Amino acid sequence: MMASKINPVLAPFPAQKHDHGACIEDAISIAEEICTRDGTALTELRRRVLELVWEGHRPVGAYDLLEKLQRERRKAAPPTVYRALDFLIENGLIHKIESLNAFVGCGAPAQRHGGQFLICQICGAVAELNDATVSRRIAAKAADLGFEVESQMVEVLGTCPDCAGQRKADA
Amino acid sequence: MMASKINPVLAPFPAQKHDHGACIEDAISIAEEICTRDGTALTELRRRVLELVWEGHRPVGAYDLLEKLQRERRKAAPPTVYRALDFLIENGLIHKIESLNAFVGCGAPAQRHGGQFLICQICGAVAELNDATVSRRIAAKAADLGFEVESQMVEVLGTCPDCAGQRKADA
DNA sequence: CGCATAACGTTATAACATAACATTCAGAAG
DNA sequence: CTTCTGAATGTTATGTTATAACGTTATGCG
Repeated sequence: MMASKINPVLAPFPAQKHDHGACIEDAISIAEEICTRDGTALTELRRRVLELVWEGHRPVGAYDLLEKLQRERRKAAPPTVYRALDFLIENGLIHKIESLNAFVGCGAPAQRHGGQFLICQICGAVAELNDATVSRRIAAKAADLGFEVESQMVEVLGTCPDCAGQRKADA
Repeated sequence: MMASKINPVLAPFPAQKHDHGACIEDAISIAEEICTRDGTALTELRRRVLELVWEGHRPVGAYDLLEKLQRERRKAAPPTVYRALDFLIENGLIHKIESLNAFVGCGAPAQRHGGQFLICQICGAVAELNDATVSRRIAAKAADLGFEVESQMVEVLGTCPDCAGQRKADA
C-alpha cells in the first residue's frame, strides 16, 4: 500500500516540487520539540542558522551561511556559524557531508542516525538513504573484526533521477 | 581453513606487529605493476609520496607529507604534494579519508573499489573493510530511487580491537 | 542580588586546497 | 641528432575551511 502523500522532509529527492516554506517550518518546529525534550537551547541564532541550512535541499558551506547571516547580523564571524553548526550536529538536527565540507538539514531528526547520503554531482541535490540493512551490515562486519562502532557515514556520488533523465533526453 | 600467514597489506588492523619495511616494498612493487599495466608514469616524486603515505598504517595529512618531502626536496610546495596525491588516487593506489582530510595507502589496489574504512578514534589506525555485500546493498537501494551510482564511500568511527582491549584493562 | 555557566563577540591564525603561469624533461617525429 | 610536443614539475599567490584564545553579555538559579 502506497502512502497517498509524501512527506517533503523525508522525500528522497525533494528537488521535486513541494511547499518549501512549510518544509522549513516543519523542520524548525520539529527542532523545537527535540530541544525542549532534551533540555537544550535552540537560541535565536541557532534557529536562524538552521533555517538558512534548510533554505535549499542541498548542502551549504559554512562560509555561504556566514555570508547570508551577515546580511542580518553584522557581527557574525566564522566562529558564530561554526558554533551554531556544532550545536545543530550534536543535537541531530543537521548533518555534515564530509566529502563536500558542507551541511544539510536532517530529514529524520527524531531518531538519531549516522548519515547515509546520495549526492547528485550535477545538480547538487542530496537525499538521505538511512537504510537499516546497510548500517546493520556495516556494524556486523566491524564487530567481526573486533571494532566497536561509534558512528557511521555513507556518501554516494552519482546522478539523481531528474538529472539522469535530462541527460538521456539530451542524448 | 585459515591462512597460515596474513598479508600485512590486507590485514584489518596492521598496527599489529609485522615487517613494515617489506609492507612498504610490497605496496611499491604492486604500484609499479599497476602503472606498467595501465601505461601511467610512477615518477620518482610520485613513488616517494606513495612511500611516505605508507610509512604508517594511519591517515596522513597533505601538509605532513609536504613537511617530510621538504627534508629531501627543498622545492616541494603544496601543489607538489597535491598533484602526486591526485595521481595516486586516480590510479587507485591510495584513498582519501574524507572525514579526516587525510590519505592512506590502498590495501588492495589491484581491484578498483570505493573506500570502506574503520577508523580508530583513539590510536588513529585505519582498516579497510571492502565488503561487497555492503556496497551491493547501497547500490541496490540507490537504484530503487533511480539514482545512478558513480562512487561510494563508507567511513566508520569507533575503537579498534587493541584500544578497546586497553580500555577494558584500564577499567 | 550575586554568582555560575552558557552563549556569543572578537581577533587572529591554523589547516587544507587550488589557480595560474613558468620551466624542465622525456619520448616521438622528422 | 634535433626539434617538437605533451607531461611533469616548479613557483607564486591566493582561496577555502576551520579553530584557538580570550573578552563580553545574557540567563537562570540559589
